[in-house]
Amino acid sequence: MSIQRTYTTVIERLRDAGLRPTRQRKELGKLLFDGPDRHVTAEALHSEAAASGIRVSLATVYNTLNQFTDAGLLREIVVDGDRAYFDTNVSNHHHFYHVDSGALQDIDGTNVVVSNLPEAPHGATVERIDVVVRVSGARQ
Amino acid sequence: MSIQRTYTTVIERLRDAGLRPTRQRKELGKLLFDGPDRHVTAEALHSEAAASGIRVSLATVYNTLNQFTDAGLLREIVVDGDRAYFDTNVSNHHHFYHVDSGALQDIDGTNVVVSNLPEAPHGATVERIDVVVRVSGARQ
DNA sequence: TGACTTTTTAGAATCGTTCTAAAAAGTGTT
DNA sequence: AACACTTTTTAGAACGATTCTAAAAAGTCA
Repeated sequence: MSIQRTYTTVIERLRDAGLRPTRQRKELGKLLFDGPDRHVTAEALHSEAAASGIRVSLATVYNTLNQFTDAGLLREIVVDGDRAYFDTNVSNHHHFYHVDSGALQDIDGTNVVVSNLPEAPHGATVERIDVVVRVSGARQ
Repeated sequence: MSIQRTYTTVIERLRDAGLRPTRQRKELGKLLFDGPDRHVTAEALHSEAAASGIRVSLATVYNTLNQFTDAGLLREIVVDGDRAYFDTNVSNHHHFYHVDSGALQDIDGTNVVVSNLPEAPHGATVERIDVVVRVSGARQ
């Protein structure tokens, strides 16, 4: 029952995004969107899927993460050149980045204000302002 | 004369950083630190060196950029998972990032304030706060 | 079900970056 | 200047995250 309901929700999300609800997209979507917000890498999601008994190739995990991002279901975070992080929280927010562990932690963006920024270069449109607070020395 | 003076400056910088003033480090240092602040990638600096008649391998360019960064002579900027950018401006500042062209532009950091950030996670030390304003649609 | 389009997949390819281990260069001492 | 010693440079291999390829599988719709 609850599985059915959840699945329906994911299917709707996919349909709204113009993505066919394939088995892989539904199952990965369920992992990603069922439960609290999270940050994943492609490898981590692939391992998690495998551990949950979901059969999906790494290429499909990459494709799916990119498609979800293009559709606005995920947001890509750049904090480290080594790997791409995807965030299920697509609302206005920023991040703590633990440089030692690679862990990310959300900072709610509703109260954060970046003031005294100069105007955007002539002709340019601001797409997004990312604030990354790099911290070290704490676990998680 | 002026060349000699410049070289001396680079040599001092290298010595202060605990780096032996090898031919490659002096020449790359001259390209990087002579003149206004700039943003480079390893490939771009390697090409520029070649164009200036400087014989240096790509591996050495990478090594040198990393050593300069560790020594505080450069700062690494993460805006894009595809390549690493190095900034000769190591003072407090932020960036406009032109997503179309990959170009970076400095934003002086003396007036920029990020307010209402939550406290750093318990036990963590803030290393740095990076603000990246992603813009599109303008050339430059 | 059939006809058609999209998606998935394994494995190859790509590309920025790092590693390796051997040659070259820098340093301090005689 | 030559020596002994350490560090650096180098070409090319290796690496790792990500994308590409083109063939098989699955989804869609009449």
